[in-house]
Amino acid sequence: MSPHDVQEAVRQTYQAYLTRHGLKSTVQREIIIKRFVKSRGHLSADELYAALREEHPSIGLATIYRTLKILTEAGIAREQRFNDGFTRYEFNGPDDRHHDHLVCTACGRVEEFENREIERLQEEVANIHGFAINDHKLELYGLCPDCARSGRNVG
Amino acid sequence: MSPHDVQEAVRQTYQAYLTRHGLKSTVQREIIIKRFVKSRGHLSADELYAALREEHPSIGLATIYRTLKILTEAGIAREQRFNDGFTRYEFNGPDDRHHDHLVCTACGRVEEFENREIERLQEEVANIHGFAINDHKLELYGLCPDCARSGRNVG
DNA sequence: TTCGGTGCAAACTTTTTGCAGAGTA
DNA sequence: TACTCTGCAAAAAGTTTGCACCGAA
Repeated sequence: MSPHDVQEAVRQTYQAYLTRHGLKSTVQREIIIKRFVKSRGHLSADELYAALREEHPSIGLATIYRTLKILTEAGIAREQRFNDGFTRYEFNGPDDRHHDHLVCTACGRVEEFENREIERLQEEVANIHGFAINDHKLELYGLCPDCARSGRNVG
Repeated sequence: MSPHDVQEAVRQTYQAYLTRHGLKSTVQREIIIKRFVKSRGHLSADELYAALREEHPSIGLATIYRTLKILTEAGIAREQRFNDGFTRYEFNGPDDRHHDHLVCTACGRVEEFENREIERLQEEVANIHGFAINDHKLELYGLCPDCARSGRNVG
């Protein structure tokens, strides 16, 4: 899927969600969403706020939180809480599948990975315990190649 | 290891930590630790505070936080952040090995499990990405057998 | 014209910290 | 006696909410 197709698919999902819930489209939401989709990283509300502040200083932090909540409910974003205290929002594109995370404890870099075999074993564990799983979280913390090489160990 | 032996081992680790860091033993700390070790669950500071309030209403929440921090640094407790917003402290006994968690999204029950094969695959993933892992977190969220049976789905 | 949205500031929640008095070694 | 510890209340830090005005449909 091309970046343009992704933008378009997101727009459709978003519009459908608004209509279905009697909500309205606004310029602030458009700006926030475009920026969020563009930076496909793992942003916190505050980071997104900072990223927009220069070009759009009038957009408030509260609006960012409210918009991210809408995106999460519409399935366009996913909330992630790593061990650094605040919530990050990850872009959940139309063709994205579930994945887990490698988190660098020195520079904060986050990499995604997918491993079917681990997921299968998780199912197995859940079955043994009689749990009906509907979500999971797997995070590996350590030093990324760059930080390991340069001997860094703090953020 | 019998419960008594566990208490004794914890006491030794704790005392050694205090001595090594020039800290002092106090009655409040004794009370908090005893209660914490007894309830081997996954307690938040506030839950521990509530549990002690009846018998020891004068112990402040700040002291609980401070004591849990000491226990964590001494290796007797481990901080766990699930998806419910606050930090839980898990007892890390002298003979406990690493384990992961099954969390019921309805009643909050937490079960522990251990799976060597999953851990091996995690190492493999980390190697492929060039990360040097020193910690990880795996949580499976869903309904525990009781809640699944009774059709509950909220906490 | 009607509601929902926005920015701001205040409120909230969980955790930390400053302080003056109390307790331990 | 010399520090550390305690409880309290205030402060932090991240997130949510109330309100009066603004703007989309």
